[in-house]
Amino acid sequence: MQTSASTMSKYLMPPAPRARGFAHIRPVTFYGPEDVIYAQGERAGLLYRIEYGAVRIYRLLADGRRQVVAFYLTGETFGFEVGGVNSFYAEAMVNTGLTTVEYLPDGTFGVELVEIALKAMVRAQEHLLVVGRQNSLEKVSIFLAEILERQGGGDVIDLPMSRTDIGDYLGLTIETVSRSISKLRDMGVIRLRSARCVVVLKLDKLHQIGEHSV
Amino acid sequence: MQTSASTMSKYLMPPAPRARGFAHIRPVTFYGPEDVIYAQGERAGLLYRIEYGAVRIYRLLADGRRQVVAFYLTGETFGFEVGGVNSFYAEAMVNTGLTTVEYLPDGTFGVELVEIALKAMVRAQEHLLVVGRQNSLEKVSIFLAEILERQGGGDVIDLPMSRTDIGDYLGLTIETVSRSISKLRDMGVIRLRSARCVVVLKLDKLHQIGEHSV
DNA sequence: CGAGCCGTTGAAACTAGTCAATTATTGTGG
DNA sequence: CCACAATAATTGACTAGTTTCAACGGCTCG
Repeated sequence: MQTSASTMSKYLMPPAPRARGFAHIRPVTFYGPEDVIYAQGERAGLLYRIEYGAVRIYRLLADGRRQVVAFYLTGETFGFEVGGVNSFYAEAMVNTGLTTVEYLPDGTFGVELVEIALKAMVRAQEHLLVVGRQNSLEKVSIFLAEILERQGGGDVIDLPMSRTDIGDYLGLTIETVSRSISKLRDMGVIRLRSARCVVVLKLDKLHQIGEHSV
Repeated sequence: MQTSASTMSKYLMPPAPRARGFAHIRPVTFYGPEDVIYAQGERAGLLYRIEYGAVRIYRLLADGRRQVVAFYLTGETFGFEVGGVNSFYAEAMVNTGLTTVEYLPDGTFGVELVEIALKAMVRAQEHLLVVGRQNSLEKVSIFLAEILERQGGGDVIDLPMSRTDIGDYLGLTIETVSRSISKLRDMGVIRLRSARCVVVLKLDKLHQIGEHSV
């Protein structure tokens, strides 16, 4: 299901540096904001490469709470699920184009798959460190620094996710996320071009705040 | 380094059902409480099977805080580290006997290794869900239920780890861990034979408290 | 232009952390 | 084997930080 192209952001334009060359080999599938890519319990067997856009991976808890375990951005690959069945939901957060690679049928564990799995595990461990720490300002700082780095390392962060997504990812409420961002702004560390667009003014300070982890 | 045999608990006696048969193939190495099995930054390449005892896997943060990412108990296998270098410390928490399997030299990813890696990843994801939740009572309840199940599912839990270990694992202080355990006791859910020995009186209630996750 | 969602901000309630004191357990040496 | 020292765990009082509840502002879309 596609959505209207009214959300004017960089996520609309497919830059996809590597996608051009392989477009005829792996057709790009489009997803609009909130579109489900796969659901918890479904059979797994595909890897997805994000040509442009952003995806959230999450799990629903019995009481309605949601734990977002990962975000994936342009150029990244996701979809590695254990046991052949998805443990999580994957949803596009903005207009997103994906290419897929099948990996289950032959049952072999290719080098690529192992690498994806390893990277996912490292991410999970890093994430654990972030979620496990106390301070909300630390969490948000680390989160912003990470997204900045994964988006190319300029000084502008384009957040494809809502405050709710960030909260469910960091184990905070949207209010606390919002307050932390406001505090970073008041401290002069960042500037808000809009709610979803953050300009990093003092990168060293941002790192410093989150610099408890090794 | 061995320690004195003064700690009277079930961790002293090597039952090791599978160990007897393979003792001549894989010699058992002994570790006493607090002994380091491997350190962060060391070259990795071994899998360890716990014949008897218990091990904690953790990471040190720059400010001295410690994040315990996993516990491993009798019969379980650990040591899967990415990139050929350990990202974590592994230490015995009680008298522990280990057998080792080499996996790096040939560079292949055997079925066994993949399974260990997958299990580790699932654990990491589950752990993330626990640490990400708010309530301390929930965390401790889930923790106790998990250890109970991994120890065979009777109604007695033998905790090989200290309150500090539990706190660093769940993202809580030792005081909060202690208070949560006391509260579970006051609620009649558990009984404390000693600080390290918990009798589960109402398993359904224990699950119920932690039963927010799917 | 109005509805609705998202995000921000404020105040109160509550949970977990911190500091401190007490009790229990373990280990050591006489 | 007991006494003492050291460590681990519990408990209490207080503080700090986060959640909750609520109201408001702003942006988007029909």
